[in-house]
Amino acid sequence: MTRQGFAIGPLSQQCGCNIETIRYYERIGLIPLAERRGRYRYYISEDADRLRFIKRARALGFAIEEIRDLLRLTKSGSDDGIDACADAKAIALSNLNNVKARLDDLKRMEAVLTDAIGACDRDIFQGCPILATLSGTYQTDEHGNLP
Amino acid sequence: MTRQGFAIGPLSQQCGCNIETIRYYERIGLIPLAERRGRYRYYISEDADRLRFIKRARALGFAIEEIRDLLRLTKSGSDDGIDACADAKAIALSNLNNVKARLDDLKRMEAVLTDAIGACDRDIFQGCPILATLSGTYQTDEHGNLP
DNA sequence: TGTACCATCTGTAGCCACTACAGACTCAAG
DNA sequence: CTTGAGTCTGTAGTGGCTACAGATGGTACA
Repeated sequence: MTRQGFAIGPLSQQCGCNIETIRYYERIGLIPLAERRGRYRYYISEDADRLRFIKRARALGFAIEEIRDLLRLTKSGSDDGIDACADAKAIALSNLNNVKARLDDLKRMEAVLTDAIGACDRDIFQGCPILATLSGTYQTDEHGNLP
Repeated sequence: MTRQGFAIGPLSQQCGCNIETIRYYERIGLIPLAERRGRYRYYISEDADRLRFIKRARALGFAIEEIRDLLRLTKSGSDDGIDACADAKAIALSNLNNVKARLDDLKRMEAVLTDAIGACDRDIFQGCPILATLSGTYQTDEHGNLP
């Protein structure tokens, strides 16, 4: 009769995190030190839950330190429910702003690239519109900066 | 009478790159080894041009290795103009695809975050919609995955 | 019981594109 | 001659993993 719990391989399957990543999360203290039997780590389903939480948070762009804070909030007592939600919201808003800023950057990049490649196709420009864009002789303001 | 050329500080001002970044670019061979007088590096305006090229390319999301290739293309003879343009276009397209993929990711993140924060404001959900989203009990498919 | 084989272990180094020092040196102005 | 700003080299750190090498551990089958 096997004792309950599963090794890191099955855990990795369950939560969709790389084995190396799980060990990395343990090393930086994002997940608690796993129970050991001999040298091997053993886990229970709550560990998989926690890692799925982390994985979803990473997929939404939260930084590790933000996730650390969010995880703490999930463990605060029910009395602190409203505070925890307010804190979670603040972290989420900060991340959303970050995501929006990155979106704006990428949209600008996309526009300039699409334009340059389009000019390439339409053969509008003397010489290469892409190299011209990068050289600042095309699609740049009076200081040679991109939009 | 001072010899022509300027030191790394003025170069940094002219091209908008950090001094440490310029030295880093030299170290990795993205820009040629600067002429030295004693220990100091000295530059001419073409060096500033090259760095501005690099800066604009970085701002458009090109990777260092792509920029290395693009820089080579700007130096190919006029015979190779059409080839160079085709090569530049291929590099730009690959980068554009990369940018678009990152855009898609970020748009998805933005949508989920905005939704969760909105639910928070509208107090629709029992408990915290943000923590629920991350726990997979809200806004996830039957496997607990985010959209 | 042996053995083959996979899983897991630790520890370290690499990735990208910088950025941030420490501590030494250089140079020009006053 | 001093002062202060500029520059130098070399190394280490950032974030979030990922990829090894080489050593153990556990298990299935002969």
